[in-house]
Amino acid sequence: MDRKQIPDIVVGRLPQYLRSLQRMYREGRQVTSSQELGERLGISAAQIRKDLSQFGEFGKQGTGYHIENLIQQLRQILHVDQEWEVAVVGAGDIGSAIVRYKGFTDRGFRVTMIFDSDPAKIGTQIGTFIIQDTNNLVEEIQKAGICIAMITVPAANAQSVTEQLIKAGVKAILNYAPISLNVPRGIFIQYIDPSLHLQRMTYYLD
Amino acid sequence: MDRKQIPDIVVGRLPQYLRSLQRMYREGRQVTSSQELGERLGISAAQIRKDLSQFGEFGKQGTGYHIENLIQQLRQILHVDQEWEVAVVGAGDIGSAIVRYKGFTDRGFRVTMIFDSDPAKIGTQIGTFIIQDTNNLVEEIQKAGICIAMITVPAANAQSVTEQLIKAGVKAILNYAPISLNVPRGIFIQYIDPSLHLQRMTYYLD
DNA sequence: TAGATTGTTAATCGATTAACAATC
DNA sequence: TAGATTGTTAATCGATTAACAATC
Repeated sequence: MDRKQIPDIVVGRLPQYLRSLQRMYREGRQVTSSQELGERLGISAAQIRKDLSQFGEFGKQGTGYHIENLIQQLRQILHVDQEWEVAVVGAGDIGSAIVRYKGFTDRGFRVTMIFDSDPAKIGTQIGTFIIQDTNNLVEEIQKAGICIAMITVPAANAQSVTEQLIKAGVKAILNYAPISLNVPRGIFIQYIDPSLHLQRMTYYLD
Repeated sequence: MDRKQIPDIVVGRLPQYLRSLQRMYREGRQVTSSQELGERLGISAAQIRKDLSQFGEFGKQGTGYHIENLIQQLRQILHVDQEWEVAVVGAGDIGSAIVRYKGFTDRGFRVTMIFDSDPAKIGTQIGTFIIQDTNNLVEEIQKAGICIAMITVPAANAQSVTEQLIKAGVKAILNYAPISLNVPRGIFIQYIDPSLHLQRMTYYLD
């Protein structure tokens, strides 16, 4: 029993901290405080200090946190001190946009494969990628040893794609299909559904 | 003090319930239970009953919930028993994909405007939409009375776009730019940043 | 030194779960 | 009636905040 159990809600805030710190770093800043970081993110300073203290003592009393150092620490903690290869399943508008997306650079990810089941798309190119047949998904992902995938197929196909991905050894899935997926323990899922996000706000509108 | 204060975390689950119920409805189902819904979503049955009971008594002992009725109730609660017009700012890959996205249908939203600041894009078409000049954003959004916008511009421009949107009367923003936005009270924001979602999972991978 | 800010503890606050009477 | 499932209460569990000694 070495590793302390970190609440998932804490883990969820770390990438936000990292993103803000990387921004500060690009702005040429050297040092920040829990208070400043908290103001940028809308999170209390106490919360940030408590979250970070779960992993070590990264700050200095009277001074705050050295930005470059804290970035390195967080990258290690989140395992993005490496570049993960990512497979995209579904070469529609969203899948294509993801393949072209520049925002994974320096954040730990690189899309390296895209699949579709439409014969009209298979073999054609998106940027520098050739769209591969979903029928070869398990084999290709396994061969490449890829652990992370994004699903951008229609809702009706998402569960079966998920099962194939798991068979191929994928452990983490970011799902853009508007449906809840069923996965065994040990497989991690995150969801992006813009309608869901919007509905969460319309509750407060009239 | 009439309206009970509902925790935001509860509000956040309602759209998930709605989405699952709409799926069941399309599958031809008439009735469900908190237990079944919970299994589909990975949420405890007690939680679902408690959440729903904040808004009324929608179920029947021994039977469960009438799906069609509960859908209507949730649509009213979330204010998606209407269709909200949505403006998109940024006509890059993501903005274009959103404009073409079919997934807003029956969920309460319809994209009706798209803006960009690139002279090469302004005036050209995406599907049936003509890309408008961001310089006219405030005027056009105000004129149309639009309350909801999505931001898909580069991070460097996102804060200034946000300020223009607020000036135009927008109250709810879904932000795809990988940056925390500063907004006054009364403006609602949701974030979509795939890197953030992925980093939340890589913590658990090794 | 004086001022600032951390890491941490204890107190508070809020969310989830278990359990069950009510009732369809 | 017997079985199932709700709505709700009380108990448990977990997360956030306030406060402050330590110390740079």
